[in-house]
Amino acid sequence: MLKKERQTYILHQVNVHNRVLSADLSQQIKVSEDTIRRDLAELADQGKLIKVHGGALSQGYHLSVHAQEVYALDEKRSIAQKAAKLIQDGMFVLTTGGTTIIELAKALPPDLKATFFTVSLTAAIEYMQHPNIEIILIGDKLSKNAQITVGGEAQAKIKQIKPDLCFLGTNAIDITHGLTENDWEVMQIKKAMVTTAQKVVALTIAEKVNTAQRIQVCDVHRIHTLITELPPDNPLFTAYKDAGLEVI
Amino acid sequence: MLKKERQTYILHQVNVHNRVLSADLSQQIKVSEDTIRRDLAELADQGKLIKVHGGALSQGYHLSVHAQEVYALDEKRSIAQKAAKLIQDGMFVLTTGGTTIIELAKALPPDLKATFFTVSLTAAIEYMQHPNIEIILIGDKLSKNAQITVGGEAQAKIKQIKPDLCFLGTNAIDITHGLTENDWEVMQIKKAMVTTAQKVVALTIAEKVNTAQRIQVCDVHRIHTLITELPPDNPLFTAYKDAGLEVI
DNA sequence: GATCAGTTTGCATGAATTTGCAGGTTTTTT
DNA sequence: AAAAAACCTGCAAATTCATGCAAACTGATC
Repeated sequence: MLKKERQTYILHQVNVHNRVLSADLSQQIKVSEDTIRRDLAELADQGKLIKVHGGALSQGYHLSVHAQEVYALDEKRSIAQKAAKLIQDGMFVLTTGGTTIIELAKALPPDLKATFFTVSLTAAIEYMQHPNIEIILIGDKLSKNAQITVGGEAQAKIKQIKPDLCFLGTNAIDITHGLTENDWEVMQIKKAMVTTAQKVVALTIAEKVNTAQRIQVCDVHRIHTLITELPPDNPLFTAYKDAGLEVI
Repeated sequence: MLKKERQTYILHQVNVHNRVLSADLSQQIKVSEDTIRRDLAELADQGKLIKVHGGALSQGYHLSVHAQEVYALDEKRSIAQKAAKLIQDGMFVLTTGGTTIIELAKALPPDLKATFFTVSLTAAIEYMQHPNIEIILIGDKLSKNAQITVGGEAQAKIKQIKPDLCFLGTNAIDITHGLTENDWEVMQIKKAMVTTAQKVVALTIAEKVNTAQRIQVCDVHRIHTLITELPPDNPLFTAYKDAGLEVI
């Protein structure tokens, strides 16, 4: 087999499988690993793949360049747009924290007059930018992990409110396990919110749909509306629609 | 699985779920926890996530206060240094907001173990940077001007606390008018704090000494300690010392 | 067909990486 | 204060890599 032939084969393999091992290629093509290594080095020089210890990865694999910024920002903006439409003047809105909720805060129309209740510092700061929104911060112990207030006082306060809408930044949702979290205190707060709200709206990127964490917040039936960045007719949601959820 | 592959998987997990546990990852990827730890350490070095005991947190989720230009920063830092010395392990400390208080938060020794109560969002965020400090955020309506929570609920909550120390970021102080403010709601909060605290410490730059605003918070006699950037033997303070205040 | 410069390949050697494990230390939880 | 969990350090085994070198191959020229 010619060198050029071999290299196009390797490139093909990389593009199809996203990754190759030097040892595998060596066996497949029946040349020494040294030769494979030299080929990979050459192709890497030409920028056609990325050489790593033990093999190579396809170019497109390295997509997490801007890890500094919010993950899946575009998706979250799109979710925020849909969610913002649900809020009407005069409403009482209860929200958790999280980056999706922050995007919602940014997406609120500037003339909206409403009252927002929140346990999240970051969300509160974002709401403060809006001239016509009244903010009630729910106080209690501050969780350093979640950056929201947690604890019995906060739960009690939440239950005193009867909000029209409750937006949950969602960590994981699954038809059998329902809405799940990875932090006990956060779960308690969200549970209190779900209990007291007239209408519960879960916001999540599609990637988190059908994933589960360790601690259950509530059953899927307690959620009225599910918002993701995908169009609502996506087959991913049929099970949720069957369970009676509105998908936007 | 290649090392790089594993790391992108980890990064992906972190970005999707905001937080991961080393033990979970170890099971999912089927490598030793040591390897996971090493990966997390590397990714943390690259600034792609934040390593914590037991796992890692996503970068984008962590907020930082982008410090705008603070007036008289050096003076405030010097005040903060003196104030920090008053706080001992195990104390309950109540604070207002304001730039001087923020400097105090930054000046706290990292091994200090104490509980801080605050009405200020920015102060709370700053306290969160400290590993050993428990934070209780006092909730209620959020004042957009003062960036603190105000209102009856907050006042009631403050009066339930019996803090050892209360630090007041001070707007104006004068021997005849006492401690004064220019915002009615803020005055009410500070008044509540002065009423309930064992010991009231007023922090102010010397420039504000012997100035007055429109609304009185309390008389000078209610203040136990006055801290400015000047040495305590400065003649500016003789009247205050005569009134029984400790000047530092 | 023989020759020769240039290229390619495989192999040997030692260096470097990666990984899991044993131990002792630190941190967290109970 | 004790127990559990997580961490760090150093180490050894396995794997992968870099380098130099000689053999094999290529293809043009004599």
